[in-house]
Amino acid sequence: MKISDKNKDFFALVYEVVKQIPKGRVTNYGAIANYLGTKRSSRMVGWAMNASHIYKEIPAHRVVNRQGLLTGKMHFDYPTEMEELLMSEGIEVINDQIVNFQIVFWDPEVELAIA
DNA sequence: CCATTGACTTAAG
DNA sequence: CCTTAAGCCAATG
Repeated sequence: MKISDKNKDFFALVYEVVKQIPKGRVTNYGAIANYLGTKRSSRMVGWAMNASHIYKEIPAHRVVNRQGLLTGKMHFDYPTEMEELLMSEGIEVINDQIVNFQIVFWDPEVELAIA
């Protein structure tokens, strides 16, 4: 998939990255924004996530803030849905905080290796 | 069109 | 550890 495809909306680009997050791994808003070349616009990534619920198949639960905190849990159907999904993938979550966050962290800029 | 808000991040006090 | 401030930009009223 070519990221240089400018015909797509910023949101669509975010979705494509999020879809590629491996199961059992997570990333943060800033990393995605950085990968898309707009690292200061991490808020837009959050916006994209907010809109992603209409596009199914977007594992928004694998995107947390840079502390590994489930800041967006309240935007799911139920506040506990996010951590339940993460737990079901083998990610340990305690008090809305992902345990071993830096271990399960998935950086698109590294994993997708920008050319 | 202007003001406010927000699933963010970094820096500074 | 806490609070502010600033930068970022789409969406909403």
